This record gives sequence, C-alpha cells and structure tokens, in this order.
Amino acid sequence: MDTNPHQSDSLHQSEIFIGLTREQNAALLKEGRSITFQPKSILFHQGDPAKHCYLVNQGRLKLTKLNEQGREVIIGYIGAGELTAVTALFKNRNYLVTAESLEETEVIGWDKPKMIHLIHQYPDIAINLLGIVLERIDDMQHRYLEVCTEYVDQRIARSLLRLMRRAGSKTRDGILIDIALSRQNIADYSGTTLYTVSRTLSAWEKNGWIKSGREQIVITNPHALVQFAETG
Amino acid sequence: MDTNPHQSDSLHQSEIFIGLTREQNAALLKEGRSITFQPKSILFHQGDPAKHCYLVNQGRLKLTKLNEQGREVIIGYIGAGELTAVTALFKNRNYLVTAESLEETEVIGWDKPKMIHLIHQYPDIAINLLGIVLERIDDMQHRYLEVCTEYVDQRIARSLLRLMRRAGSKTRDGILIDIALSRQNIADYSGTTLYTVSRTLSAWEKNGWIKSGREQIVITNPHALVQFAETG
DNA sequence: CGCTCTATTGATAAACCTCAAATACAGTGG
DNA sequence: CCACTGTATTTGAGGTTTATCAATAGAGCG
Repeated sequence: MDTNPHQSDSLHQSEIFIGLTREQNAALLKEGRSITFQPKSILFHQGDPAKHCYLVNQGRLKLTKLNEQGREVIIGYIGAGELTAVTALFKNRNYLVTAESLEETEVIGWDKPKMIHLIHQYPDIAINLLGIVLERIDDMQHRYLEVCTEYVDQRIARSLLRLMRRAGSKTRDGILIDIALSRQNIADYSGTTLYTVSRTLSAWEKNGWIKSGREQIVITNPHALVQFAETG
Repeated sequence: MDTNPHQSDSLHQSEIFIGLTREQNAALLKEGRSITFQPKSILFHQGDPAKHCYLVNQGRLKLTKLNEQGREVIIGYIGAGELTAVTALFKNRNYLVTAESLEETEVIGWDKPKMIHLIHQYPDIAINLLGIVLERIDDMQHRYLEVCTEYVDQRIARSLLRLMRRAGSKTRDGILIDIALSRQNIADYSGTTLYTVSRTLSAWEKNGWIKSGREQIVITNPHALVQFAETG
C-alpha cells in the first residue's frame, strides 16, 4: 500500500469519510490496499469469491449483471469517491456483479476483518457505509419502478439524464456525458435493445434535444428530456 | 447466542439482533416504540416526512412505489423480524415507498437520534443493519435484471417462487403462499398486467403446476416452476 | 338474493424486438 | 494522405410479445 501522505481531493469528497476526524480518516486509509487497473480490466467477476470492497480513487467502473442466457444489464457507473462490493464484506456469499474499468482506474480495497475492526473502533464509518448503501437501494428501487411502468423511450430519457447528472460536463453545445457510451451500453442501462436506442436518439437529434456521435452523447436540451421522461 | 426470556420468538430471529449480548439487545428494544396497526392501514406513505425505521414483530407489510401516472409496483412483502424504512434514519429526505399492513401488524419503531446513539454504543447493530440493507439491494438488483431480460411468464414464475420461499406453508396439495394475493398484486410484483397473470396462471393450472383460487395460490409443482423460470 | 370485488377469456392493437443490409466512423499501416 | 479493417450506427420490414379493451363469469358477504 502506498500510504499516500497527500491524499487526492476525490477521496476527501467520498461519502465514506463524512464526519470522520483526521485520525479516523488516516486509519481507514492505512488499512486499505491501493490497486491500479488498466482500462477494460475486470476488477471482479460475477460469481467470483469476492472478499473486498473497493473505493474508486481515480477512474471509472461499469457495474453489470449477466443472466443465464448471457444477456447483460448495467447496474450503474461509478467514479471517484464511490464504493462498490460492500456486499462482499458483510455477506458470506459471492457478489453477483461484475466490475470493469473503463479507464485507468485506481481503487482502495478493504477486506472483511479490517473493515469490521475499523467499524468497532469508529462506528461513524458504519453510518457512512449505511448512507452509501441506502442511496444505492433508492436508486435501484426507482429504476425498478421505471422499467416496470414506463415506455422504453421514457426510460432512455431517464438513463441519459441520470448519466448526465453523474458524469456530465458543460461544453459549448450542451452537457456532454463523460463516459464512452455505445448504443448497446445505453440499451443495457435502460433495459432495451441497441436498435430501439438508435431510433430514439435519431428522433431526439431531429428535435434538437441531443447531439450524438460514436459512443458520445451531448444533451443540448435537458429540459425537454426531463419533460419527456415525466410525461412520455 | 444470548437469549432474552421475555422477548418473542419472531424478534429473536431478526437479523438486527445477531451477535448482540443480552444487554445490547435489551437496550435496542428499550429505545424502540411499539405500535400496532389494523389490517389495511398505511404505516407510512410515499413522500411522507418519515423519521422512523420499523421492525415488524407480528403481521405482514406490503411495500409499494407509485409512479407519476399512478401505476403501482410492489417492492416486496415483509414479515416478522424484518425491517423497513432504514433510509428514513440515515438520509435527510423522504422515503419514497408506501407501507401497508395486510393483517393486524405490530411494529417497533426507532427514530434517528436514538438509533445513531445506539450504534455508537454498540457498533454491531450497524453491521447487522448493513447486512439487512445489502440483502435488499441484492434482491432488487436481481429483480431488475429479471425484469429487463426475461419474458413475462418467467418473471411471474420467479415472483411466485420468491413469495413461496418467504411466505410458503406446506399443505396437503402443495405449498400455499400465505398472503392474500390478487392477480393484480402478482402483476404489480412482476411488472405486468392482471390479464397476463390470469392467462398465465390458467395455463399453469392446466399443467398441474399450481392450484389457484380467489386471492390464493398453491404451488403444487415447484420444480416445474423453477425449471420454467430458468429456461423459459 | 343482490351487491361488489375478483377473475377469465377473446379480440384487437400497440409497443418493441429481431433480423438483415447498408452506411458511417476511427484507427492503422502502407 | 489514402485505402483497409473492424466496430458502431442507422434504417427498413416483419414478427412476437404483451397490453388494452370489453364482456362475462364467479366468489364472498350482508
């Protein structure tokens, strides 16, 4: 582990450190192990005997699930300051999610005994963990509602808006989603097919709501998209 | 494990008490407030300013979400020993779920300051809470995968099996799901319509896989259902 | 027995997927 | 700079799944 004396801003902002003293903060970092992954590597695979949870320090991860027939669903994208695989720490079973790095990605990993020990020392860590995990539940429950009750194009709109909020950066034309997103990716994130995504984006491009290129989306009229997502 | 002679069995089994000493157990119960609800009452409604989490002691709750158009989705059914609305404790925002009692239901409620205080005293409580909440995430993520990738009748099969595992009781004919379940309920739990559920159940009744009555399901051939859920 | 709520079933239509084929794009090496 | 290759994207035609609508039948309850 590189006990990094000048820790990066992204880590400071992470929800897991909220309200901790400098001392607690340092203890948490000291117990973790830093690992760096090249782009498109698999951090852990669905079904692997996972024993660590990971905090992203730099880079971005795609979290997916596969069903028996090999069809993929994207659970989410996470970036600096976000956690994944908390399940692996508190459940004696495999975490049925796959994590893949999109860019060069540095994570800090903690194993179960260390995290349990830390929590006993500093219970606020557990409270922060609960906050993070509960956020994930709310998101998942809401997306579940959407996929059960809304039309495909509404869901695509919500997907783009969600990704925009997580990874949007302002440009001259509008808000660029800062993740390489193929039509297939958007489909996997929205529960549909790449063909339907392509048709839908084409229509929105005609409306002037978005500009899209190869694996790239710029949202030029977020308000129209929000409107559409809510009313259909 | 330590046992409290005065505490009911359902509470003993609850995951929130795992590994706690008798003293910790008692403290947890002392800080909670017991409330009893008549059948079909609303414990809390989506959007209410919720400030408590609830542990079911006796009875059963239906947890639902509504979208803007009023379409309902059933997030889950929970019974004795299970928790809900943990979000209300750790997030300063409303819990966007509705909880309705199906029978006469007794719950124990904790508010935020009390629970935070308890966790600081006994960090194991937080670890147990994490376990409970993570379980819910896994379930939700898996159902999300299903609703995105599987056919309606597969999802209905999985719904029945899931409910069977949570609330099944053996009878002469097979395994009875011990919840009053209308076709509409099954539809809301599976992300489809009552008509499709009705057709599907009729077909399975012809196959001899289930027996169904008014708001009642008996699974006579679980193995066939499992097989069907996995292969389609 | 009449009332209300639930369930069944057929006909129809809408939403969406699948397949196929063509086109656009980015990177590579000549 | 350009052709080449592999991927990503677009678009049309056709089919499947599933929702919707409408009408009827059944179950429980006072």
